[in-house]
Amino acid sequence: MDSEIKEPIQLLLVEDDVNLSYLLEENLRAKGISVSLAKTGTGGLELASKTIFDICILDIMLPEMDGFTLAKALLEQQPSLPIIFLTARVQEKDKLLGFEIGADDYISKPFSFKELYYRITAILRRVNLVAPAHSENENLSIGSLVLYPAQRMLSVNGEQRKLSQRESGLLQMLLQHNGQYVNRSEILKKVWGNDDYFTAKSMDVYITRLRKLIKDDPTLEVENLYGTGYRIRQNMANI
Amino acid sequence: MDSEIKEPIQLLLVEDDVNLSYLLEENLRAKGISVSLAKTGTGGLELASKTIFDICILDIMLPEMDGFTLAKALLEQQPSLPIIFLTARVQEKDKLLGFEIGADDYISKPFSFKELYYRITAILRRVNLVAPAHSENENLSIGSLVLYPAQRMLSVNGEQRKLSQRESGLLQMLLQHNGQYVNRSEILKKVWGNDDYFTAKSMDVYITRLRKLIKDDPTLEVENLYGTGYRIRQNMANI
DNA sequence: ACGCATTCTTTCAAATTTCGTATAAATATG
DNA sequence: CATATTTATACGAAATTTGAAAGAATGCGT
Repeated sequence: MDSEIKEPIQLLLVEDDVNLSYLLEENLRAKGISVSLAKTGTGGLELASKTIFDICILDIMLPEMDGFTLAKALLEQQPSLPIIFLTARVQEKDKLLGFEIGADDYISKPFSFKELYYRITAILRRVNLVAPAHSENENLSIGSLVLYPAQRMLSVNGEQRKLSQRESGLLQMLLQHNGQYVNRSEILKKVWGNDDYFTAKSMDVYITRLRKLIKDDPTLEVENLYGTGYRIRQNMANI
Repeated sequence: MDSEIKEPIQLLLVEDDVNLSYLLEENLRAKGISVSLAKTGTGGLELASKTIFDICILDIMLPEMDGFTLAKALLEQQPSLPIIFLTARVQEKDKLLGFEIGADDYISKPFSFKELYYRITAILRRVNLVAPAHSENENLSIGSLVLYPAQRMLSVNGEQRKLSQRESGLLQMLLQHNGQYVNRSEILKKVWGNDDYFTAKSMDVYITRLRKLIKDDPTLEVENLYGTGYRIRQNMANI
């Protein structure tokens, strides 16, 4: 049953049963999965606000915040985060609720670790298959702007410039979202790798810089949505 | 429980129990999924050689060719075809074998159709054929008013305006309730996150503001039910 | 019908949070 | 070491949210 896990998978485990969580942690680690453990719902949310996880396993009955509520909150932060509920609750109603929220799987205790592991890999297989949808280095464009992420090269109105990693990463992220707003914290986690006050300040600086970079094309603008994030779009009204 | 299926899904169902297959077929069709049915393993393989399926549901005990063998053959033809085993076999050994072959899910009978459907959509979501669970950001409208929650953009009579988080949240909540009264405390808990005297006062202010925002369309009104809450509705008598 | 308590409406002025930009310091890179 | 990149700090500006106050409407008991 050995598997094809490519990169170190970041897994969030929220489980208050110490014995179970210890067991899972050990077994998952043995499979090369890096586990972050929280014992309470709020603890799990806290962890997820700082790190991007590839998948999470949630108990339902948890101190402070139940697993359903936690799942909703997590999905708000990361809409495509895969979620597995792992719980003693076997009622059909609970199971359906779990799926309704957007879970990928719902496993009732007791279960075998092997099965859990298979279910995890089944989900990750699909996620990885789909992820390359915007293949990491696909060239992106809007208006007269073209970004070549592989070369970290930016072209605006024919003028070319090399970008730094952060500049390129930030712009790429905005472009990948096709004019939709992107959360500040999503950007921070993806481009900077972590989300705290100081990194956020740093990002502000890069937004300013990005605006300077694109101002050769007056139809382009980086728009802020107060308290949420940014988007890049073409606005013909600007000319 | 409606998830938004993007395109007509082609599903292959291989099941020799006529009653069950009929039931499934009916229910899946009702969900907008197009079902191709085979009663034997070889029959299923035959169908798959003629059509590209988005997903398949396989029984294990089948005439002519068992489900495991069929699954392997199908995967050889279409390596990324999602597979769900649906079977009376509950033995751990069988389940693990199913996953080993590369199944996405393994459901033991008896099961509810709802659960099956959720599990199907969970998989299709990862394959990008179904919109993310809870398009929390579905656009909402009433009269000439349209709210675009993702952009926090409000359009009334063609006039567009950006809304603040509270403004948008409040309006969204009222709109989601379709003209029904919503409890003050429900709104407070959902939009403000807590429900105390001062937050309530704050909400009053936002109700006032909301009324100003919508008054370009004289048919719209935010109505209060004393001691209970608010609703938004269209009232033609207002003109 | 009247008074009284509660709830609602509205306005306006703080207070708070978030954002934008400049500049300096630190760190990485060749 | 020189240069490019990134992070830190500072401060003003803008947007949002809250607080406070005063008047209006509603429900309720008498």
